[in-house]
Amino acid sequence: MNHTIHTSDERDKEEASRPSSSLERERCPECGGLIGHDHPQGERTCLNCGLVLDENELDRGPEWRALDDNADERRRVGAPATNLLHDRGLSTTIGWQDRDANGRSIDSRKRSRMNRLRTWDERFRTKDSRERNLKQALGEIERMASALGLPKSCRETAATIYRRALDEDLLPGRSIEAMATASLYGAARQHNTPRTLVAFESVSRVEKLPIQRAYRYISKELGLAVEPADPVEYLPQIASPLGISEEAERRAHELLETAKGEGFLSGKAPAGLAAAAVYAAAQLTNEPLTQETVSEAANVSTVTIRIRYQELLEAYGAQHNR
DNA sequence: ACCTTATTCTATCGGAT
DNA sequence: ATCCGGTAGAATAAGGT
Repeated sequence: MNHTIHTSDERDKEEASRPSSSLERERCPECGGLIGHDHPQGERTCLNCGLVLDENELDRGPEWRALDDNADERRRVGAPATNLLHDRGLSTTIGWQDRDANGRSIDSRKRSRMNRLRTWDERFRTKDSRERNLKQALGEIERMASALGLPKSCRETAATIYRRALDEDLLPGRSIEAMATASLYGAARQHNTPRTLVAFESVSRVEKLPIQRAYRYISKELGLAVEPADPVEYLPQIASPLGISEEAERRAHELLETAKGEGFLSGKAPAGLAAAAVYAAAQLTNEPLTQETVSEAANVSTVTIRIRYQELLEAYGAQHNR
């Protein structure tokens, strides 16, 4: 987060170089995957590797315009509000230094008074059980997310989910840890950077079962819509590192669309379908591409590719024969 | 809270180009 | 020799009662 106060020339330069917003799909510079646009914070993350691009497209930082006469005092607000801190980072903490506002040290009587104030300040800020609950849960979310390498936007979502669960009184009777893990699990799925339950079990302090239960519970109560991803979304990130022709990629797309029309897609893993489509398309365009290669690029087993690609061709043939 | 179902993965083997 | 197709059994995730 950059809070530096820029000089006016720097600001002009920045505005001049800001790209006009483009609607076409962008590709990740790291892996060639699609860039998602749908995050509330405005981050754009790679759907494949989770790379976060320009984190603060919507800058919640300080505003640049001075609103009063004092031109040097442009900074009117503090750090951006975040859901990751239990008080959203908005509360004030009494400093630890025994100095007054002018930097002079204060006498011992005032000093002990300040100590008492600090004690009460701390008590009030974490005053009820909800706050303490949140504080602990958000700490856990943070810890697990970094252990699993989940992007910051994902942690924000997890924090938001947890807050909603807390607001809806879904927590009594369930462990904080399980709910926190479940929130993160759901958030990871919504951000297209899913991790297996086993992975969460390894970084969480609770077993897999309570996590699963907690997740089912909150996803039902909160209506967390994790819509199954469209296999088409996976196409480019699988196809581009393989260097197949435009023609093949187009046909892979076509195969998926016809299969979708025939209802062959429901319940199947989208990544597997996309991989199969790439392989099938390579066959149709006579490009040398082994199942093994596609399998590695897509992180899908060769078995799955085999089964799916036969179904895709079947669906394609079925439509072609009518 | 337990059980069921659908899907995918690992490992493996035989056949074909 | 490599690639492909099929199979068995375990694991995983989601749903139902």
